[in-house]
Amino acid sequence: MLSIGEFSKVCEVSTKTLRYYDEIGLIKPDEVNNENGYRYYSINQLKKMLFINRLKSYHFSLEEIKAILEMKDDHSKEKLHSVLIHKRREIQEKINSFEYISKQMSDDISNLKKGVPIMSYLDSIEVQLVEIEPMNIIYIRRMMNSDDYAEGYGKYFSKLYERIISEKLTFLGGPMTIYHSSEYDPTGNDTEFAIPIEETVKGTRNLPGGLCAKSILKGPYSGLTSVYAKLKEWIENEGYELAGFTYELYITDPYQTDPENNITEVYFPVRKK
Amino acid sequence: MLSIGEFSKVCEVSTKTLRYYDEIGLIKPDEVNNENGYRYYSINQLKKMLFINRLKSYHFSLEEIKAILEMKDDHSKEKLHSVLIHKRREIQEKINSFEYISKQMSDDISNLKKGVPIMSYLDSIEVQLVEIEPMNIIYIRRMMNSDDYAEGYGKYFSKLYERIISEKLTFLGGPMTIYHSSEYDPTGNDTEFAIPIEETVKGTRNLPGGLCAKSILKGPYSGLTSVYAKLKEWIENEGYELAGFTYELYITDPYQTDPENNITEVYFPVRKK
DNA sequence: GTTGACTTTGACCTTAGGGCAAGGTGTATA
DNA sequence: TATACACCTTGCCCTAAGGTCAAAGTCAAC
Repeated sequence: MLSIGEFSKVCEVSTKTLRYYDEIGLIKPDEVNNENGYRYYSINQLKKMLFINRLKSYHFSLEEIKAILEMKDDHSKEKLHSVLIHKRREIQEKINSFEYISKQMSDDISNLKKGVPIMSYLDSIEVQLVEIEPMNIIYIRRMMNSDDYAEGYGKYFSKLYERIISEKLTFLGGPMTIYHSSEYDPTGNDTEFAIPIEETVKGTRNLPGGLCAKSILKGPYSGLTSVYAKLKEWIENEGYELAGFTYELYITDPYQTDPENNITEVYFPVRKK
Repeated sequence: MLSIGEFSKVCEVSTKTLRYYDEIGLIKPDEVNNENGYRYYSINQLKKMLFINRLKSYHFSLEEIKAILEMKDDHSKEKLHSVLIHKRREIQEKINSFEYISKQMSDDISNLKKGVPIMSYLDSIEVQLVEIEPMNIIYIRRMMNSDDYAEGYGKYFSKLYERIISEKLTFLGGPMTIYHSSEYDPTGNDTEFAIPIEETVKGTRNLPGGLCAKSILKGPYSGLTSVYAKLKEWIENEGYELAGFTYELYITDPYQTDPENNITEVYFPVRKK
């Protein structure tokens, strides 16, 4: 039997951590002296602790590790295998995202070297004032969180296209999303997926027309926030105010287009103050 | 002026986050109505908020972001440039570490597919009982935390080698580290860097010999914990007990050797119980 | 005047432990 | 045997970056 200090040293885990793992039931000492409460770990527990360390190094959370340790023996090998594969995919996604970040930083760094301020691209976003005709749209409205976005985009627009085709409707424009939330909520925003069509059937509504401030974004959707900010700024500066829900028109199909060449139009309905 | 909800929507930041940023002084609303406490943000603050978002996407902490925002204009561009370069290096290190993890997971996954249990490598670590002669060692003793290890290794052994050469001492063996801490502490462990030499001069001491349990590790240092566990297990099972401080002998030079081919000997001084 | 939408503060929760304090225990040495 | 000192215990508060309620105040529209 090893005292908590000895066990700590052999496993390279602090005693505080061992007490914490005891508390959350991840690994409990094989024996606890019930006079003084001293914890004693058995030699057999070394292997378990090393296994925990390995899973930790793979960025499993303690909760996930606990679930892995509690797996029944019948299918534990297959489950461990699939859980490892899944985690490896997560790690790979992190690598991809970090690589993207690194690339973006390199762009900023080279701009900075040329003397171009980092946020100056904002000044080159152009805004026009346009008059939009009212439209009849077929729609699906959902709470969408930013993670589900890519998935939802495909899912809901496919549904709409399916309806258009199966009911032989006539579409008059590309897909669009209309934003109804009054503030940004990371857990979900009230989003309407819509396509303008000719016929008035169930699940369609009128989208009022009118004056709009409009900007065109060329590039990945991550640039949308900047376009929103620019439009808001323009509206204030020119003495307009918001008069409806903002919406986006997807000119290119993101599944067929390289992110760098994506084209998105952003509309803010406005009126003179 | 924009209410917190409008500002939230334009910047895609939750109102809770905006209140938190106000609290920590990262970005305070341009105007606060002092009757009802309502926060109002100006259009000019949009750019600042977008800049904060960008820095967040680069994994700067809010504290770092605050420091960047507070930089004086005189050298802000150069400083921003250097701080970006530094962060990019950090990101690159994360990518490297994730790639290493991914490779290790792939090893485990392929072992599992072959039916080999993940921790079974432990069973193939061999332990021998050896008699060690006392040694005279020249040493430096420090509290070392595991992050500084690689650096400390180079630094302290170079110091010792310099002394050996400048004082024309005779060395009798490779570099070693002796571990004096009684438990593992992530903030630092009492570590002695030593080299056996012939002469008894200032800064040398006697390292007592005697019976030792010994294992040889082939591969990266991350495998040491397993070797420690195995040695501890062996000692218990064979009816011995620890009789001194454990130490490691570095047979290969990690700066000249591929991690996979590193050889390290681990010694646990023991006596019969 | 009344909804309903919007805003305020405040208290508690999250991960994976670290730090510190007060007090109990084990053992080696004088 | 007394004592020093290393070791162990529990308990409380702290971290970063907000999220999740709740209770209460406020605004604009009808």
